[in-house]
Amino acid sequence: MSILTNAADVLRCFTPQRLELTLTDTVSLLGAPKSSTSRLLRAMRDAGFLELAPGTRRYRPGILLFELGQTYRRASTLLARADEAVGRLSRRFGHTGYVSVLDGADVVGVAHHEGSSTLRVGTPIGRRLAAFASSTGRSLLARRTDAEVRALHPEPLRPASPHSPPDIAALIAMLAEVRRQGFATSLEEANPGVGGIAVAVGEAGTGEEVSLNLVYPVATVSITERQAMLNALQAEALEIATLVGDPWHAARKAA
Amino acid sequence: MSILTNAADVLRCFTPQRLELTLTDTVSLLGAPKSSTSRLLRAMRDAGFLELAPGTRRYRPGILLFELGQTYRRASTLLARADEAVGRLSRRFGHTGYVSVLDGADVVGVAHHEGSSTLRVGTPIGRRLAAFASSTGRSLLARRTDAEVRALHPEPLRPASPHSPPDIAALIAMLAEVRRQGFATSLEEANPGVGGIAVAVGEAGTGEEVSLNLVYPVATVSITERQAMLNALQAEALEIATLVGDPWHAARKAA
DNA sequence: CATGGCAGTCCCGAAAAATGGAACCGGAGT
DNA sequence: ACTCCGGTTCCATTTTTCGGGACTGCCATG
Repeated sequence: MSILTNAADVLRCFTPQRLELTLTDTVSLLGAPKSSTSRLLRAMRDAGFLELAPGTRRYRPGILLFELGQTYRRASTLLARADEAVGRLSRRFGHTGYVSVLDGADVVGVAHHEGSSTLRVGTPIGRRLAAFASSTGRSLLARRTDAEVRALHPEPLRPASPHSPPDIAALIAMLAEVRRQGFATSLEEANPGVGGIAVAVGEAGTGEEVSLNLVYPVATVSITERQAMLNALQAEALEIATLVGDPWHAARKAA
Repeated sequence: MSILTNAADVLRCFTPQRLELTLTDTVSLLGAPKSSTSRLLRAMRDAGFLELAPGTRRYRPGILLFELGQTYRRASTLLARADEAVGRLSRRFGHTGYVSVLDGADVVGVAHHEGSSTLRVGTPIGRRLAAFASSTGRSLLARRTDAEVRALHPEPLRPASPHSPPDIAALIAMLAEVRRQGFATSLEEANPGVGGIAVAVGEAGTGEEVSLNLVYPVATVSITERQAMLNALQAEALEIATLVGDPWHAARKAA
């Protein structure tokens, strides 16, 4: 219960839908006393975590946090490689690509490359998505044991779409398939009309894991194009995997 | 002296050159006692500000900070517009473009669009640059009064390049020129061989200000191309300026 | 022009957390 | 086995934080 956790709680109130916070917003979101919250917000501002949107009394993240966000991205060579690879894939196929990481039971995109095709699909990065309900997420979950997956997901699942696994058993079955195939797919789950394919890669030494992911409009992409994307995605992932010594891919190759 | 300022101090230790921090790094950088720092880092980790690079004892920014960095970018419509505009310019001319904001006496890039031309120049975003020694920075400084500029810059200036203003008087003179012309330029300042042109835009209601900035390799860009870039940049900036009601541009137009 | 919310800040004693010196731990190097 | 070295834990003391309530300034309303 250090003030740090309170500060973090405040920061977690910011979402892509709620870019700025007023004192009363924060109070009602957190249920904390007004006076404490007022002081907390001011302290956070003094420290540089927040800034006041000029001319208003609304707080928003400070530039310090922006800079650190950049640092986060650069801190990992695995991420950098994945970013590179997805950029190549995105340019080659004209579809949007993401790099995502698992955080608890969510995936959050940490990099994205917008497709060039007229039909662009996808969601901005920094957005959180239930891991079990997306190809990216499942490609990462497949690297956990079933027990870990169960621990992460309190029943009942709240599937966002009819194409998502309706319960844990279905999820576990899907993950088994992902492990067998080496990639994960989705069809109109997070976004209607959008399909996704994803391959996860992990670093041997660090245990760090990211997922490479391409999304495309199902209506205009042929089976053969999809297959080409899948092949390219797997190739890129495999290259990174061998480079960083991913034991998971190594095991697959041996089998 | 709240723990928040200490935490912020720790976070400020991260730079593009120092992506991860060990306990002893932090201790020597901050000069704080070991035990306090150890606890602080752990508390920050528990709160989600930091994470341990898996398998090591090195701390790095947590994903929470990454998400907030994204929020920062989206919190401002001015920023969003500028980002759009610079994206257009970058695609059109094939050179790299930035959107930057002033923070104290520094500018920090908050968005960038990499050029498509074979000669790509520029520095990654999230990087801090002395405002007085770049076109972006000067385009923003020109919107301050001379007194404010002086207050921001303790003599003597430490010019990074022979093309930067050597002292405050020279800077003030350059800023006067920027105000007269409505744009700022640089030639081989922050990066050798690259030139930059920048126009700042501010929002009436909020007082928020950003700078749009294009950089290009001086060796391969003709006078006429540069002029075209400048025209386009000014046109984009002016459009945004009228949209958000920038009094500064309004005054220029009236004159 | 009073009046009543509404948003935010200030004050204070009680309670909890931070502080930092020193002791402690475990591993790598000798 | 010894001893740095990086890091953690302990504990008494000092410093913040907490949160209820009073207080201020600001509309909008009667």
